[in-house]
Amino acid sequence: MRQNVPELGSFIREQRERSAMSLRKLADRAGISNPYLSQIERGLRHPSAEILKSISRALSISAESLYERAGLLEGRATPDVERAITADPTLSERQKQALTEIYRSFIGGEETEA
Amino acid sequence: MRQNVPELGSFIREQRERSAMSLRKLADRAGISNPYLSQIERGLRHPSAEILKSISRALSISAESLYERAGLLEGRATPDVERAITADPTLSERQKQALTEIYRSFIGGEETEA
DNA sequence: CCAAAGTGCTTGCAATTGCAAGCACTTTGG
DNA sequence: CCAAAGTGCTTGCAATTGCAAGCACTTTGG
Repeated sequence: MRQNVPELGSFIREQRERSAMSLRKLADRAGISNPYLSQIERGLRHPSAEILKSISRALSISAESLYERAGLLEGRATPDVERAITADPTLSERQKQALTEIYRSFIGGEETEA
Repeated sequence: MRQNVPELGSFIREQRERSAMSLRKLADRAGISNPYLSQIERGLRHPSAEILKSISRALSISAESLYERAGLLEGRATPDVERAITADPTLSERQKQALTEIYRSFIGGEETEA
């Protein structure tokens, strides 16, 4: 399995750190060995899609986001928050606007810790 | 990699026969060995996602259709807002929490039209 | 201070993937 | 009829995946 290895591995590490999880914690949650997770993050191995799926679950991100970085899926972005907001029939226009703006400030600007 | 093996293999064979291709022809088109394709169709091996991708290309079907049968992807429901937020890799845990709470307050309370 | 716990990594190995070489059969065409 | 081509499968093996055992270091807490 060929992958854009540096990107996949570093992405997984970033997500892990963002979740404030140790490598062992994530490995346990994903049900894989921690040495193997370490190797994956450092780009030394090319994990199978099943492993990627387990990791995505443990990180609470979509499997697709990892599959894409692994070159297994194309163009299919992670379900878009903005699109979901727009499509949600329980939100008013105002609420949609407000949520969208908050979302954009989160992804676009500094992380604002409240 | 665990798969619903009989379904995946037989599905690939059906698609191949539907395309009136010999096993060797499809294997050549997919860039894999024909013995291996034979084993896959008969459920003797559990091919990687990369192999499935190559086969899907050669069969002119979507990679997703094979990934789903292999258990790598799940039925693509319409993503709702909470799920989209959770799955978004660009958001920190804090931001996810904040957005989710705002969303919940919007759908849970009265619509406030100004 | 120091033992225990936590953290990430090294290394050897069993199991698995995917392939090359080749087999047995069937079909084609001269 | 029979050689050549086509078809799908068997089998042994090199390369790779994923793991267990363990190491070196850092942090914690009594």
